[in-house]
Amino acid sequence: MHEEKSIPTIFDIAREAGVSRGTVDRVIHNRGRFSEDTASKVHSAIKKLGYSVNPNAAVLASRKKYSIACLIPDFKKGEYWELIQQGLRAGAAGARQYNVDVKIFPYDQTDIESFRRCCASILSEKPSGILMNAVFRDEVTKFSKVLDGARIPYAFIDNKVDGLGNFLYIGIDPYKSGQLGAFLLTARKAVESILLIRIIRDKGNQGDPNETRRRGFLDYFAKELPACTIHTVFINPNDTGSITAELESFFREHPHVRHIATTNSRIHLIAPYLEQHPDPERIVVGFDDTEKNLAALKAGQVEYLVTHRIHEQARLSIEMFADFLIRKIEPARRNHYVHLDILHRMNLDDYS
Amino acid sequence: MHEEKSIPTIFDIAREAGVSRGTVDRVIHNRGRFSEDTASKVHSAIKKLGYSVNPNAAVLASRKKYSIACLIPDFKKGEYWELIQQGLRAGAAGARQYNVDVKIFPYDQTDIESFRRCCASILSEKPSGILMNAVFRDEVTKFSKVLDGARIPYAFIDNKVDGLGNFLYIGIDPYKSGQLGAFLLTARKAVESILLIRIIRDKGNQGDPNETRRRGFLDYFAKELPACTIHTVFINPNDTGSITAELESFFREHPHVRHIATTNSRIHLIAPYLEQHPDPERIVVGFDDTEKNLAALKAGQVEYLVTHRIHEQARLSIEMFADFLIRKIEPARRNHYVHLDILHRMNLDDYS
DNA sequence: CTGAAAGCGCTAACAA
DNA sequence: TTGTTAGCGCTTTCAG
Repeated sequence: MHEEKSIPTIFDIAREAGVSRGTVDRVIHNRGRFSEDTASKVHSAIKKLGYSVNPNAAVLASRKKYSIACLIPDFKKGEYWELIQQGLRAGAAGARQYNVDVKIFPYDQTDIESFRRCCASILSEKPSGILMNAVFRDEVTKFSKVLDGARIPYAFIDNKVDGLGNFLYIGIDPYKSGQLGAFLLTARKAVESILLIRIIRDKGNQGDPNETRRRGFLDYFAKELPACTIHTVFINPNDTGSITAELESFFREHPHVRHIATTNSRIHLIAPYLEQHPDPERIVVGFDDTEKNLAALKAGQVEYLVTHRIHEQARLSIEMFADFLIRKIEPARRNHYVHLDILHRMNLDDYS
Repeated sequence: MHEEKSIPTIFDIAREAGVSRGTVDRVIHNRGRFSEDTASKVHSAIKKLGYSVNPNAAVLASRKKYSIACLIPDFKKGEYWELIQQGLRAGAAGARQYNVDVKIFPYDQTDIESFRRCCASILSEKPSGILMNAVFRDEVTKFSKVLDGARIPYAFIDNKVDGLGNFLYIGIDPYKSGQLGAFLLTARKAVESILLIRIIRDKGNQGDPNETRRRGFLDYFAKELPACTIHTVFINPNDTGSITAELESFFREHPHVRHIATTNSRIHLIAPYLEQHPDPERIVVGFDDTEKNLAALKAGQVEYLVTHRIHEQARLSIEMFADFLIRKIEPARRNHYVHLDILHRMNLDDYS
């Protein structure tokens, strides 16, 4: 016969437990300065009345400031990390309401010194937390030790170093993405040979940032299509003119290869060649929905793009970090693997 | 040389414009009872100081209540509409913070009278808005006229009747989903014949709720594979025992048909047959990631599932409706078509 | 048409 | 260890 199930407030809890509001606040947020006895009284009152804090009031009353420093690669327009940055900004806009400030520290992916400088300047700002990626693995590992010591929480986005003290990784499972790309390229057909496009930068022993993905890709062939020949062509992204020539020379020698893929995010680099040499039987698979890749997908030069909600992943990482900071809510999973989207020109229109 | 860009409050605007906070509030929210003159003073102060209302404080102070009535089909566990309901509940949890109450009115999809009863009881509760789907098209059209008259805003989720006064439709583009299903089934191969599974209920002239999707599916074949024969088998979902027999009889006659699809959400109904008659060459395509469909996908009986973030779509519909009610924010697009996901056992693990 | 003032539910400083 | 109290920024009466 309750007329109104009006939402209980902290005041109701205080009365039910026979203490003051201040005390209730302390036990709820575990701020210390209360006895075990009152704590249990408060907790049972909370349970009885089905209370939960009103986040609007909590935020309004709290003047505590938080800050998240984002240590991520700098980029040129249209590159992968631009999408991440946009997502981080969207997250920042949301987090702002909760007194959390998000600041981006971009470093040069090709310059380890610039990474070190960023680490130092972040440290000097004493942020509440740090979101970063792990291109420079050794450097990142070192930095993580410093953060562990300083008790500054940190999370990884997009890629990580296993075994560190991060409370969250958010990104794809790169190995699986490689496997999926390999599947889409061949789709259960007995393909005899494929061409894998690689970036010349990754040729030496410097290590390829997409090494795990490539391993997934190659393992799929080793297991499912062991007879398939895998050709490799290295291209130079900084000399686009040479790419077409490179490919023309390859295909003169191997005219029967009709399945092409790359395991980095730059399949668009070969779009000009594909456009000049159309072949309705060809299948091309790439990764990540950057602007130029999408254009190649739409134009029909690329058949499938394996990607994920890059923007959303970045936005979510800020949201989860803010929750962790403010409400001490640990992420449900420490490794938050995001879903891999299969993009084709038939399901492209409403992807954003 | 500003030390702190501390966020301006309504108080700052009041002072800048030389009026009281109450007046500022009235002009911001257009609640009337102010002169043109003060309004312009306030507006320029807002612009000058870069003010925007603090939503936390606004919600906290406002005691206005809103309610959204959801008029959607009832369901059995594991069915499509269960996912929608769960999403609506998630949205409700979020909206609760903004004083908006979400109430679900389930009706029986097979009983038009139950739909009418729901409409009546919704009307008697005078909700702030109504979210519904459009299984009974004529009935929905009639209801919409009543709502137009009563000035109660309404939105459609999952399917709609075009030309009504709804401010939002959120859901897939069914025609495109059919086309995508057809593409995945054949994947550019010259398939000679396929089997389309249909529900016996939809056989007569009662109209199939997935008619548009089926049209997209069939149009794809008409255009891309005009030589392909399309066989149809009607099955009875309420008599699962008969399904296997039905299919066995079909395949005795047509042993070469290896491509099977349905355009409704019940591809799982044929999973038992597929399991008993394995064929590594077979390709099966269905729609919607209900529990049972996912199981069939995982088990390898189904190759692709065309689906979308059903839960998220429902959650978002509540969020957008709440924004419309509280902040009078019109959705960016009146037809909010959601992305079509391609699900395969290779990208299944992190989809949720 | 406008201003003053009492809250909304919670936090945090201060007193006890 | 606990209670009291002054706000947080905004909405909403209620007088003028």
